Amino acid sequence: MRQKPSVHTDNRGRNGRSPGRPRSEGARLAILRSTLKILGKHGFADFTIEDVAAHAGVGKATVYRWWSNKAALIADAFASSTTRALHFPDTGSVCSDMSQQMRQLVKIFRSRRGRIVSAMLAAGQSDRDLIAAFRERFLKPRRQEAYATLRRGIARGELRKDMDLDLLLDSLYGPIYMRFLIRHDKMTPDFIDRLCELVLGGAKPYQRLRAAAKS
Amino acid sequence: MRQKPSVHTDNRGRNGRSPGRPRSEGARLAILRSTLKILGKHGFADFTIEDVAAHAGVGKATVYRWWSNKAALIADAFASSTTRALHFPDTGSVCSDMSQQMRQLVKIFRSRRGRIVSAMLAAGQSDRDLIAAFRERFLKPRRQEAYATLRRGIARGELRKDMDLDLLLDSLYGPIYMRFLIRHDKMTPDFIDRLCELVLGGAKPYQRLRAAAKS
Amino acid sequence: MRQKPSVHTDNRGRNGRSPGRPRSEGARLAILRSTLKILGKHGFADFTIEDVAAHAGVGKATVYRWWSNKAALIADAFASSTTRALHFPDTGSVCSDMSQQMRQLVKIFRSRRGRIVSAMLAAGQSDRDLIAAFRERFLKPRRQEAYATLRRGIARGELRKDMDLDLLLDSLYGPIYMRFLIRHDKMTPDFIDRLCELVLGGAKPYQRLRAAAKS
Amino acid sequence: MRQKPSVHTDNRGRNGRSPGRPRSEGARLAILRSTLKILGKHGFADFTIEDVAAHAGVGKATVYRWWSNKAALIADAFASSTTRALHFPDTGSVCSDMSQQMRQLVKIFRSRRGRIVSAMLAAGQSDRDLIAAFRERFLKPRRQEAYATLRRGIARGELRKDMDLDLLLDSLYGPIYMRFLIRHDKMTPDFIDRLCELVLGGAKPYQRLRAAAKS
DNA sequence: CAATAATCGAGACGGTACGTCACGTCTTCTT
DNA sequence: AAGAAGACGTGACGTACCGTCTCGATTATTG
Repeated sequence: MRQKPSVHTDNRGRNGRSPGRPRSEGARLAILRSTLKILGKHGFADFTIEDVAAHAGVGKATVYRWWSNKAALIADAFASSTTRALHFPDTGSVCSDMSQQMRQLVKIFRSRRGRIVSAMLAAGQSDRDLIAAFRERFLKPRRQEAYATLRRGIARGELRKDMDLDLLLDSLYGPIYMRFLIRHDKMTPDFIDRLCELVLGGAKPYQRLRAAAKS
Repeated sequence: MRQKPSVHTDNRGRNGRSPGRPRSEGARLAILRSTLKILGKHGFADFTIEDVAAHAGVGKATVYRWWSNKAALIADAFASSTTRALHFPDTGSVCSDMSQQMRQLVKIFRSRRGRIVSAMLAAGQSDRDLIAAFRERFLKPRRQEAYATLRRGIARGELRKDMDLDLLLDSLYGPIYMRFLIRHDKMTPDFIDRLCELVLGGAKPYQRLRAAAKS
Repeated sequence: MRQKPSVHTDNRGRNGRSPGRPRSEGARLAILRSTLKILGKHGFADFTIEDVAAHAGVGKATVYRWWSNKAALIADAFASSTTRALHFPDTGSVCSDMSQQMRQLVKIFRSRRGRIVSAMLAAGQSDRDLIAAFRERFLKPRRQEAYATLRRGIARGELRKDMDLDLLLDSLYGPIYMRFLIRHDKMTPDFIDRLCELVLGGAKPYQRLRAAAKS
Repeated sequence: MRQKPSVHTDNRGRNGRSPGRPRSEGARLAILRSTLKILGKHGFADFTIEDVAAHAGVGKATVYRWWSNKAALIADAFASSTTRALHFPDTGSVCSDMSQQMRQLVKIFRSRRGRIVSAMLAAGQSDRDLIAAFRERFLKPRRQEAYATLRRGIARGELRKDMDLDLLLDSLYGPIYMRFLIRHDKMTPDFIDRLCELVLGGAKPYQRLRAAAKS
C-alpha cells in the first residue's frame, strides 16, 4: 500500500506486462521480512531504513523506490505478516467464542509481534495513512468475523437483539488495547474471562436477566 | 521530573541557596510551553529539541541541562499542563457520575491537547519511562477519584460488592482510548452513554437484576 | 574507438555478418550527438550517461554496450565532430600561415565547441586514455600539417634549419591553450599576431637577424 | 574563499567576536590538509568529501558548513598550501632568472602537488569561481614578481622597451602548462632552457640583434 | 566590592540517518 | 543479437538533528 503512485501508472502492453526489468520479488520479500525482524527486535525507535536495506541485502534506493517512507513500509510489512490464528471458534456460547479469540490476540500482543503492532499504532499517531492501514488490514477483517460470532449469540438469545455490535466489540477489545498500550495492568487469561463476563453480562436480553437471577 | 541528578547535588549554603546564577524560571516555562505548542501542532513525529529551543528563544544546552532527553521533556511538559476539569461529580448515580467525567475526557481528546496525549502515548511505545510518566501523572490521579465514585455506587447498591474496580474502569475507558488512538469510530456523547449503560449494566448486583427485569 | 573488446569477437558467418540484429546506426549517431550537445551546454561537471541516453531516446545499456565509460564516449563524440576548417594555408610566409590557422583555432575555442574541448581536457586530467585520445585525434593530425608549414618556412630561410619544431609549436600554441583554460587574458586576433611575431622572431636564422637589424 | 556567505554576516559585538562557539582552527587545518593529501594521492576523480571528513576526523557537516562545495574546498586547500620556493632570482640575466623559476615550477608540476594543480584546473573548467581562485591565488602573485624580473631585463637592455609583458609571460609559461595538461611531450630542464632562449630571443631589442649576430 | 560559580543564548563540533542521484549491471519483452 | 525500458546493488551526495562543547555575558552568593 501507499507505494509511490507515479511509478505505477499502468502502461503495460498487450500482454499485460510493463516494459523493463520486472520488480524483484526476492527483494520485496527480503525487505518486508527484515522490516518485521528489526521492528520486533528493536522497536520503532531505532528502526532505520538503512538497517532494513543492509539486513535485506538490498540497496536503499530499492526500498525508497517502492515505499515512500517508513510508515508505508511498516504498514505493508505488518499487513504481509498474515496473522493466522485469530479466527473465532463456534462453541455454542458467545462468551467462550469471544474469550478464546481474545486470548489469542493477547498472546500475539505479548509476543515479539506485539512490538510491531505497538510500533504501528505509535507511528500511526502522526500518520493518518498508517493508522488507516491498521484499521483496514488488521481491524476490519477480524471485525467481520466478530460480527458473525455475535449474531450467532443474538440468534441463540444470548445477546439483546438491538445491541450495537461496534459498541460491544469496542467494550471487549478496548480494555485489551488500553492495557497493551499503557501497560498499567496485566493481560492474563483470567482478565479476559472476567472482561467477557462483565461486558457480555451487560448485553444479555432483559428476559434472560430474570432467569440468570433465579439461578 | 527526571532531571539530570548529578547536576543537582545539594551544595547549597547556609541560607538554602546554591551559589551561582539561579535557574531561569522564564526559560523553563518558555521551554515547556513551546514543547506543548509544537507537540500540539505537529505531533511527535517531527518534534525536535532544536525547534523547541529556537521557538522558546533558548539555547539547546539549556534544554539538555534540565531534561535528559526528549521523553523527559515531553513528560514534564505534559504534566505541567495541569489538566483542570476532569473531576468526578456526585449526582447520586454511578452511571451519570462516570459518564459526565468521561465526556470531559473525550472533549480533551478531541481538542488540541489530545494531540499531546496521543503523542505521549505514541512516544511511550518506545520509551518505558515515558509511558510510566503517563500512568503516574495522568492515569493514576484520576483513578483514585474514580475508585471513590465507584465505591459510592457499591455503597448505594448500584454495583456488585465484589466488583474488580480496575477491570470495570478499563472496560469503561478502554473503548474510549481505543477509538481515540485507532480512530475507527466516533466518540460522541451518545457513545459514552451507551457505553456506560452497557458496562455498568454488567456490573449490577444480581438481586437488582430481578428488579430491573420486573420493571 | 575503445569499444568493449569481448563483445566483438569476430564470429561473423560466410556472408561477413554476425548473426542477430545489427547495430543501430541511428542509436549510435543519436548518442554521439547528444553527448556533444550536453557537453556543450553543461560542461563536464554535470554530464551524465543517464542524460545522454534519455536525450538520445536510447537505453542506458546501449551506451554501455559500445562505450566502456564516460571517457570513451566523450573521446568518440569529440572525434566524430569532424573539426573542419583548421588547415594551414600556404601564403609564402610562415608567420601568416601560422597566424591564420591559429585564429581559426581560437574561433573554435570561443564557440560552443570550445566547451567540449575544455571538458575533454578537464576530464583528461583524471583519465589518461581520454587525454591520449585528445592527443591522437585532435593534436597529432594538426601537428603533421604544421610540421609541413614550418618546413616550408625553413626552406624559405624564414626559420633556423636546426629549429626544434615541437618546441616551436608549443611556444605558439601553449599561450593559446593557457589563456583558453585559465582565462586570465583575451584571445584576440591581435594577440595571435603579436604572439607569432614574438615567437617566430626568436626562430629566425641568425644571418637574417643582421638583415632585419639593418632594415 | 567562497565560504557560505550567509553564515558570515558580521554580527560580532563590540569586542569583535561573534557569539557562540568559535570555529575550530584545528578542524579547519585538518580538513585542508586532508584535502591536499587525498587530491595528491587519488586525483580529482575519486576525491570525495566523505573521505576528506573521515580522514580529517571531522563531521561531514563541518566541511559543508564552511565550504559550499568541492570546488571551494579545493581552491582553499590549494591556496593554503603556500607554494614556497617559486621566487625569481636576480642573476643579472633575464634568461637565467626566468629559466630558474620555470624549472622550479616544472618540478612542482611533476611532484604530487602537480596533481592538485591539474585537479584544480580541470575542476575549474566547469566552475568559474574555481578558475578565478587559481588566477588570483596562484597566478597573479607570481606574475607580480615576474613583471619585476622582466623590467630589470628591460632596464639592462636585454628586452625591448615596448614589450608586452603579459604576452611574453604567456609565451614562456603557456608551453609549460600545455605540456603539463596535454602530456604530449617532456618537461625537461633542457626544454625550459631552449624555450627561454627561443622566446626571449624574440624579445631582444633590435640593436642587440646586430651585436648578437656579430658574435 | 571583588571573587567565585553556575546559568544563560549562541552556535560550532563529531556523528548518524535521511532521502536523492547517478553509476554500471541485470533482466524482461520486442524488433 | 541488439534494442528500449527500467529495476537492481552500490556509494556519495548535501541536509537535518542529535547530544556535547566552548565561547562571552549575566546574575547570583561568598569573602
